[in-house]
Amino acid sequence: MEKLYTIGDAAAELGMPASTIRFYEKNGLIPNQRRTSDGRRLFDEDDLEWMRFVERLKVSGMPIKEIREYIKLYMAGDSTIEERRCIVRERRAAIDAQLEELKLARDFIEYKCWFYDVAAESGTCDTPRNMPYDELPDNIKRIKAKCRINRY
Amino acid sequence: MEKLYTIGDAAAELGMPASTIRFYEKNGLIPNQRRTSDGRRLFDEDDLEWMRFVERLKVSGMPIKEIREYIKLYMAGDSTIEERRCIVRERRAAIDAQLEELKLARDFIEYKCWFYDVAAESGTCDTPRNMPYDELPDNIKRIKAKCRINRY
DNA sequence: ACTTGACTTAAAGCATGGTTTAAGATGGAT
DNA sequence: ATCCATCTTAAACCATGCTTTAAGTCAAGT
Repeated sequence: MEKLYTIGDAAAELGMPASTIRFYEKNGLIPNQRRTSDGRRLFDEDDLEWMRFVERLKVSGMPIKEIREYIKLYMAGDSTIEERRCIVRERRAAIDAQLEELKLARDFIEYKCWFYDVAAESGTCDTPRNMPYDELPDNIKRIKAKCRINRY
Repeated sequence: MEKLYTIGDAAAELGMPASTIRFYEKNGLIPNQRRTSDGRRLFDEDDLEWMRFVERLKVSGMPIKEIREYIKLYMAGDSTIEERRCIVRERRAAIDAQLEELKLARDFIEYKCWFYDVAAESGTCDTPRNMPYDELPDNIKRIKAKCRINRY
C-alpha cells in the first residue's frame, strides 16, 4: 500500500535534479536507501520527508559534512539523543544569527530603494544624498542611524 | 584632515582578511581605489562605507559579477539611476524570499529542538514521535501542520 | 528483434569565492 | 646597516556543492 517513487519521481516531487539526489546519497545524506532487485533506487514518503529535512538544514547553512554526521548519529539510535539535541540547538542559533544579518541587509537595501526612488524622480543622486535629516521619511531616518549610512 | 587606512587597517576595521580586500579590488568591487606614490592601497571612510555596502549585497546572495555590474553603473553617473533602481528592487525581493525560506527552516528546527527535548527527558525518540496531537504544545502543533512533518 | 527512455556507475568537470605562495619593495626602529 | 613588519604582484591552490560525461543495464512498447 506504501507509495514508492523512482529517482525521477522523487526529483520531480522535491524539485531538484536526479543528479543531486544521487550526489546526496553518495555523500551519506540519505539513510537506509532502498533499491529494486536490479539496483534502482526506491523512495518512500519517509525518505522524501527526510530529504525535505535535509533541505532545511542546508538552507540554514549547515555543510554537507555535518549533515552526514547528524545522520550517522540518527542511525545509531537513542543513545545519541543528547548529541543530536546539541546539534539542532546550534543550528537554531545559527539560523537566528543569519536572520539578524539578513534583516540588517534588508534595511540597508530598503534605504537604497528609497534613495533611487528619490533620485529617479529628481533625475540626480544629489537629491537624496543631500536631503536634510528632518525631511527624510521616518523609516529612512531609523535605517540611516542603525546602519551607519553617511555618504551613499 | 581625512583619516586614511592602509589595507591592514581597513581589514581590521571591516573584520576580513587583507587578501579578501585585494581579491575584491581585483574583481572590480571597489571603485576609484587610491594608492600611495609607491603603490600601496589607501582607504578613506567612504571606501569603508562602500565595502560595508558590498558586504550587505553579498549577504543578500548577490554574486560578485552582479555587484561589479552595479558598480560600473554607479561610476557611470546619474544616467544609470533607473537601472540601479531596478537592481536594488530585485535585491530587496530576493532578500524577502530568503527571509521567508529561513523562517520556515527556523520553524522546522524549532520542532526538532522540541523533539529532542522530549526525547532526552524520556530517553527515547518514541516519546515525541508517538505523542498524540492534542498533547503537543501549541507552537509545535502549528509548526507540524505548516511544515508537513509526519514521521520524524 | 529493436528502439526508447529511465535508470546505473565512476570519474571528470565546473562555478564560486576566496586563500596561499613566492618573490620582491619599502619604510621605520634598533 | 640591517632587521622586521607591512605592503606589492601574479599565479597557483583549495573547498564546496553540485553537474556532466561516458559507458552500460534493463523493461516496456511497436
